[in-house]
Amino acid sequence: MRTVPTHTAAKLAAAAELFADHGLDQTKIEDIAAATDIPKATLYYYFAGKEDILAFLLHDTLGRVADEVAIAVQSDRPAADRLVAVIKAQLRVMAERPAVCRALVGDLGRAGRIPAIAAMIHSAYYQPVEALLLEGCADGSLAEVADPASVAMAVFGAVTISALSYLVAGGPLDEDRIGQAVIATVMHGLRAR
Amino acid sequence: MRTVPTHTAAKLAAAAELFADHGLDQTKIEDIAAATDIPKATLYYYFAGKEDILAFLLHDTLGRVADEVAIAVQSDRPAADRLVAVIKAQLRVMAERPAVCRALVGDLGRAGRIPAIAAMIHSAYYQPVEALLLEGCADGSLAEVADPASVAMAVFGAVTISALSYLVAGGPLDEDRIGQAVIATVMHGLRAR
Amino acid sequence: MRTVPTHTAAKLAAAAELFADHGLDQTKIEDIAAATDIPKATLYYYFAGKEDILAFLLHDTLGRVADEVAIAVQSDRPAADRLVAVIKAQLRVMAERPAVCRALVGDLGRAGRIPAIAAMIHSAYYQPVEALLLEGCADGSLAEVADPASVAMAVFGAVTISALSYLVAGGPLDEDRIGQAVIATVMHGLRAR
Amino acid sequence: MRTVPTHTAAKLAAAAELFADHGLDQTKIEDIAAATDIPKATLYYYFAGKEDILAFLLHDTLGRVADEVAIAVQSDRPAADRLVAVIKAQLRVMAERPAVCRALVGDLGRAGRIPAIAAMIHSAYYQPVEALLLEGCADGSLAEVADPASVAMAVFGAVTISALSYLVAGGPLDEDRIGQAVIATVMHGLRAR
DNA sequence: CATGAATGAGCTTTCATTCAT
DNA sequence: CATGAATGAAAGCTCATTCAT
Repeated sequence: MRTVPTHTAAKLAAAAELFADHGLDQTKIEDIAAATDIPKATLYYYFAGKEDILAFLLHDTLGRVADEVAIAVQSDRPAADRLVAVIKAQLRVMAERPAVCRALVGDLGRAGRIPAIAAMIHSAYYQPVEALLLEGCADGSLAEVADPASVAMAVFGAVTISALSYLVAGGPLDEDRIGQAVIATVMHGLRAR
Repeated sequence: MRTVPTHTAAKLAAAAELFADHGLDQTKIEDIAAATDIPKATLYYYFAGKEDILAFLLHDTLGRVADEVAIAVQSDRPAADRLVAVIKAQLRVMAERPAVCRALVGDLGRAGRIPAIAAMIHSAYYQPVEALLLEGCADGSLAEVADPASVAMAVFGAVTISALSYLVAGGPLDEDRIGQAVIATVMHGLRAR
Repeated sequence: MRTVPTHTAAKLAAAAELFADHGLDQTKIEDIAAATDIPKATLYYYFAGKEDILAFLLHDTLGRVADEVAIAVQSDRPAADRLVAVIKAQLRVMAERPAVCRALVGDLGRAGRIPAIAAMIHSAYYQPVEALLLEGCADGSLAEVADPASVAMAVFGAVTISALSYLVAGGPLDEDRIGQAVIATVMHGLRAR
Repeated sequence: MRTVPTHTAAKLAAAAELFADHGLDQTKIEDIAAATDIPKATLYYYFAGKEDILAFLLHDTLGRVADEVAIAVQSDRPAADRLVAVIKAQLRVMAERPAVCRALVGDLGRAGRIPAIAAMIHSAYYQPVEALLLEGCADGSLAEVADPASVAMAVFGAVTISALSYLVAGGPLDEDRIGQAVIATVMHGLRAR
C-alpha cells in the first residue's frame, strides 16, 4: 500500500457508508469509485483491493478509539472511574463515526481475520482494559476477577452489541441511554443488593 | 423452499463450517455442493440460494437456543438464578454447535438483515431476558433497571463476543471459564464492594 | 479440462484462424467466443483458458502429424525413401491445416513451454525421425550421422521454417516446390559432386 | 524513437531475458522498468512502446548477424566453404547473444510482422545466402538448385530450429555439435553415397 | 424427483499510456 | 531532460442460476 495523499484519504470517508450499508462483499469497487469520486484504477494504485480500503478506514477509526481509551485510562482517578470513562469513550467514538463502526461490527468476523485489525482491537482496547482491571484490584476500586482477559471481552461485547443494535436500526446512537444500561450492568451488576 | 429430506438436512451441517470460515459471500454454492456432496442443482431444487441455506442452518440452531432459554426461564427459581441459567444455556449451545454460531456472529450484520433471523433472535433471546429482568425486580432477586431492552442486549453482547473470541481463535469453547467471567461481570458487577 | 463434445470441438476449428492471425496473446477470449459462436462462459466450462484452447487445437493436429509420420515410417521401403515420405507428410498436414500450423509456428516458443505440446512434437516427430536415421544406417540407404537427435531437429527446422514463410505470407502452401527444395537440401546436400 | 543514450542502451540488454522468457505480450513495461532499472516513463520517453524496445534489441543483434554473415560471404574462398562459414557465423552470434536470439525465435511469427525486422532478416541472411548459392553454381563448389530462395530458408530453418531447441532447454549452445549436425545435413546430405 | 450441462451478467484486476513538474 | 503520479480502457474469469432430461 502506497502512502495515501490526505486529499485522497479525505474522499475515502464516503466509502464507509457503503461498507456499513452493504458489507464488504456487496460493496463493488465501482461503487466506491463513484461514491468517493476516485477513479477505480487510482484506488488500485493506492490499495491492494477493497479489503485493503476497509482496513485503512478501520485503522483510522481504531486509532481514534485507542487515543480516547488511552486518555480515559491515563487519568489518576480510581480505576473504576476510569473504566466507566473507557466505556463512554468507546460509545463517543461510535457515535462520532457511526458508518465506520457499523462497517466494523458488520464485518467483525471478517475484520477479525485481517491481522492488522485484530491486533489493533487488542492493543487499543483489550490490553488497556485488562491493565485497568488489575489496577482496580490494587487501588481497591474494582473487585478482583479471576480472568481479566475474558472480562475485558465481555465488557467490549456489552458495549459493542448494544451500540450495534441502535446503529443497524438506523437511528442515531443514544450514548447516554446505552451508557447507563451498560454501566449499570457491568459496573454494579444485575443482582439485587 | 421445499421440504428438505432429513437425509439432505444432515449433510448440510458440513456447510456451516464453510459459512463460518469464509462468510456468506465468500462461500460459493459450488463449495457447498462439494462439502455436502449434494449436487449444485439439487441445492437449488430445495433452496432459493445460499442465503436460504444459511437461514435454514441458523433457524435450526436458533431453535435450539430458544428451547434452552425457554427451559432456563421457566423454572420456578428466583429470576437471578434463571438469568444465570440463560447465560449458561447460550454458552452450552454455542459450545455444542460452534460452526453455526461462528457463522451467525460472523455475519451478524448480514443476518440482522434476514428478517426471519432477526425475529428469531428477538423472540428466542431478547424477549425472554427482558421478561426475566422485570420478574427479577418483582421477586427481589434482581436490581431494578431503567432500560431492560438495552440491558438484555448488553448481556447478549457480553456472552456472544466473549464466546466468539474463543471460537474464531479456533480453540474449543471453555464454557466454564467464559461463564464465570461473564456471570461475575454482569451479575455481580465489576465495582468493589 | 472436461471432455469436449464433438459438436463443440467442430466449432473450435474457427479459432485456429484467430490464433494464427493474431497470436495467442492478441486473441481475446471474446473473439474466440464470437468466431466459434460458443459463449465465453461455455468456453471456460470446458477449458482452463485460451492457452488450453490452443493446446486442444494443436493436440488434434499434432495427432494428425503423428499418424501421417507413423504411416510414412512404417513402410518396408528403404529408410531414405521413408525419410522423404516423412518430409512430404509434414508438408501435407501443414497444407491441410494451414491455420493451426501457422498458430503452432507463430507461437513455437510459447508452445514449447506447454509441456504436453512439447512432448507431442517429440514423440510425433523427433523420435520417429531419429529411429529412421539409425535404420537408414543399418539398411545402407542413409549416411551415418554422429548426432541423430540434432539432425532430426535440423530436418524439422528446414521443413517448418520454409513452410512457415509461405504460410505467413498468406499464400497457399506449394507442397511440391518446398518439398523439392528441402529434399534436395537435406537428402542430397548442397555441395557439388 | 529518440536517440537512446549508450548508458541507457546498455541497461536494456537485461530486457532481452524477459522477452525471451515470457514473450512480447507477457512482458509488462513494468517488468522491463524493474529489470533495467529505467523508470517506466523514461522508457516511454525514448521508445514508442515495448514492441519498439524489442525491435531495438533485435535490430542490434541482427546487425551483428549481418556483419558476421557479410564477412563470411566476402572471402575469396569457394562458395561452399563460405556457406559453411555463414552457418557457423549464425551459430556464433546465437551463442553470443542467447537471450536476444531466444526472443527473436520465440516471437518469430510476431517479429515477422514488424516490417523493419522482417526486412533485416531478409537482407542480413536470405539475400546473401541466395547470392552464395548462385555463386557456388558458378564456381562449381555447390550443386545447382532449382529454387535458391526456398533453399536459403531451409538452411536458415535447419540452423535456427536446432539452435532454438538448445536455447529453450536452457543449456548453453554447443556450437560445434549443432554445427557439425547441420553442416553434415545440408552440405553433404543424409543419403548414403 | 434429481441433476449434468450450459450460460448471462458483471466484477476485479491489470496495464499501457499520459502529463505536470 | 527525466519521471512520479494518475487513469482510461479493456479483458479474463467467476458464479449464481436455469432447464432439458
